[in-house]
Amino acid sequence: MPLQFLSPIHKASRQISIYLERATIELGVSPAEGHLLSYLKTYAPCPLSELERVFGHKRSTLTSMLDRLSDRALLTRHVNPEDRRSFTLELTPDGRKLAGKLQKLLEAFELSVEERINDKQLAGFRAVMEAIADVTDVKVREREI
Amino acid sequence: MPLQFLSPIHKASRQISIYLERATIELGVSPAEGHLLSYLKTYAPCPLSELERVFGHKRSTLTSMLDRLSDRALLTRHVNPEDRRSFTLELTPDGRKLAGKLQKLLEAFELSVEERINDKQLAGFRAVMEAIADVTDVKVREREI
DNA sequence: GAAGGTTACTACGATATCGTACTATCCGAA
DNA sequence: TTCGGATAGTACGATATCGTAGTAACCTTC
Repeated sequence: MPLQFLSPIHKASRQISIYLERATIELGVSPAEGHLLSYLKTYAPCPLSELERVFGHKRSTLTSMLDRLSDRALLTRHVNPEDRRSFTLELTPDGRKLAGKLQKLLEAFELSVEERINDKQLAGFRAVMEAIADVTDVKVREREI
Repeated sequence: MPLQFLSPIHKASRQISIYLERATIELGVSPAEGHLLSYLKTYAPCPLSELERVFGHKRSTLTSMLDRLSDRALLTRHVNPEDRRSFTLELTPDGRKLAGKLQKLLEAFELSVEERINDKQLAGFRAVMEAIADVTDVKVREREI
């Protein structure tokens, strides 16, 4: 019995990560780091806990990742005056520049896919994504524009 | 600018892995191990190199994973008489039993999604998957039934 | 039937991720 | 106001993944 949803999504995820890895490595960051930076490009300032919900990395893993990125002066941590348990993440100018390049890549990718898809097909795709959210009943924090 | 393909796929992948993790942990294996076992349930005997192409884990990582699974007597390695550089992987009865349970879970998941999706929507979903394959131009070995 | 190149896998040290225990802060209720 | 519980993040040892270098077998081509 073929898995007509799980297999294609697994396959597409793999294809996307291989595709993006080529680009991020060229820019000197791992795919995970690149993903983080381009998220921050749009959503900074935000706390670590938000990254946990969005990306699914463990907190201690994120601490390490953020340490590495701030060692390389791509981002900074600032105490959050509204909640002194947490800090907020900000991109440095270097980080913003790198994230900008990454985001251009992502948008170019999106555009290429979009060109091949019509409205009806897009609606079908969304319906499947919706159904998966329903069936898994997993709430993932997502801050789409 | 919203990422109308990348974000939903990332989100769905996260939801699926969280959903399946609950189940695999209950059966005493990690999600990655479970994925491997249920693949072998259908496609064994197969060599390590095939798992590399399908799952994207590095060879040395797969060596470790297979070591762990064979330590737990869930699978065995046999020299491949047709190519003595390689071996073929087989599930043990225990492994097959576990993989069977996992596969039932996957099929139940698929069915639940399927119920919520009509033919037109499915076609749209497939078109998007197809477009992603085209744009990434990444060939991932896939042995769908 | 040897040489050179490729493919299949493993060994092992380097790195990243994870789990758990900890500190500090916030918040609601007594 | 303070007590208990929840939340935010870090430290650190355990585990997993990775990269590289190595061995063995295959497969031409000469």
